[in-house]
Amino acid sequence: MARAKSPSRHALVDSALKLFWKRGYHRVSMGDLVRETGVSRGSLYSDFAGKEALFHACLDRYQETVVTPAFGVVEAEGAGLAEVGQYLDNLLARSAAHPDANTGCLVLNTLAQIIPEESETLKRLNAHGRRLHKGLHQALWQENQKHHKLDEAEIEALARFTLISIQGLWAQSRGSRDIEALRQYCETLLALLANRLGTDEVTT
Amino acid sequence: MARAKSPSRHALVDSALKLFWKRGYHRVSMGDLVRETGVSRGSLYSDFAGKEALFHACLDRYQETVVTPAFGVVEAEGAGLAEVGQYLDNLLARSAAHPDANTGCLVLNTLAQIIPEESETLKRLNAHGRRLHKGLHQALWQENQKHHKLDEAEIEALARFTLISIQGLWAQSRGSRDIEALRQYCETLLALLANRLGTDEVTT
DNA sequence: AGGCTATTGGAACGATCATTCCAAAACAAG
DNA sequence: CTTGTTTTGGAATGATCGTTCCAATAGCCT
Repeated sequence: MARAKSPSRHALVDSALKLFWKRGYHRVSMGDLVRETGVSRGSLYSDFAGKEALFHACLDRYQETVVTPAFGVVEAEGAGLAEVGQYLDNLLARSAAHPDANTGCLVLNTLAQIIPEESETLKRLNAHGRRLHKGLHQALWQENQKHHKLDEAEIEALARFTLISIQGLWAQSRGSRDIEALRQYCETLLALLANRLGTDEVTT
Repeated sequence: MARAKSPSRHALVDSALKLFWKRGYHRVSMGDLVRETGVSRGSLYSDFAGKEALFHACLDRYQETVVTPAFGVVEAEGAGLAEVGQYLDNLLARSAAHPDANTGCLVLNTLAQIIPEESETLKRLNAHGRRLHKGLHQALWQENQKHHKLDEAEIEALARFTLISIQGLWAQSRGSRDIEALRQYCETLLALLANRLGTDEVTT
């Protein structure tokens, strides 16, 4: 029978996630993880096969604790452009809350430094992309029901565009401390989408 | 009098650039650089203060040999939306030419794994962002001269939006092998910009 | 040719890395 | 308390890292 771990497994992964997110996979050592999580070296290696396995657990946990709370509104039944706006607001709020040391998106940060050989990691990053695309597609489709200005192919293209575009926002949010620029971007994106879908005003 | 180096300094930096671009700063060792550039360890350290200095030289060279050839059309006098389209086509051609092992944009890859302490590197990344923004701003302003649909503030916002959006494209181009999706994104972006500026058709 | 300078390849160094291992400590159950 | 199991902290390992150093080599000039 396994004994309860001092910090629960979730808390452990959360600490590791925070480190990986802020500094990137290669800049986090097992020593850092031991210090930050408060879990001994031995226990870390008995719970996870190694550094990479722990990182994969972090990527999975990231989906639960970061993506779902922020993107869930878009994935919800009946969500439309307004909910996409909520998601963007959430993203902006996150940047505003940490004016220094922005972290961007763990998935995108990882994507920028991945090599094709790391297929297990890549699999998770691709799943993230598919998740966002699916949610955006559904929201845009829902919004399009109001005026039926676009056909299915156009919705698909617009969803893809929105996804890639928002990825740029995440990338930008890592380097820049200029929240106002990010906010301006969000407004422009929403206005463009609304215009294309025939919705005059988007209220978040 | 300095003797001519076996591979010229430019060729040396080009080789290093290729490595850094493909694998990322942290995954390239000095041993890799010695092997790939064909320059001895001793010479590398006599030409550059260290790994980071060499990387900075690569970032600078990247501007000359990659950004300028691709983005120059947008920065040229009188460039408009059509030239932005040319830049995007160039980007797509690059992705199509290397269907496997995409490299994305060296600057964005670096941005995704940077920490605030590396100010010298950060300075170069920010300069890159300002360069793209300035070029895009001018091109959009030029295009806006045709119909004067937008005021200065709107042009500024649209330039910022375009910049961030294109950064998303670069990020996406690293992980994805789906050229068609990238192409679709470019068409959508151009169509949205044209629509906002009052230009009906964009011919590249 | 010889003399001078620049470059080379590689050994050596100290630091740090991921991983393994294990005796001691902490705990649960009897 | 005693026994049995789990967790701990840290030492040990072998690999690799960035960097330094230097005798041997190669090229240039007179």
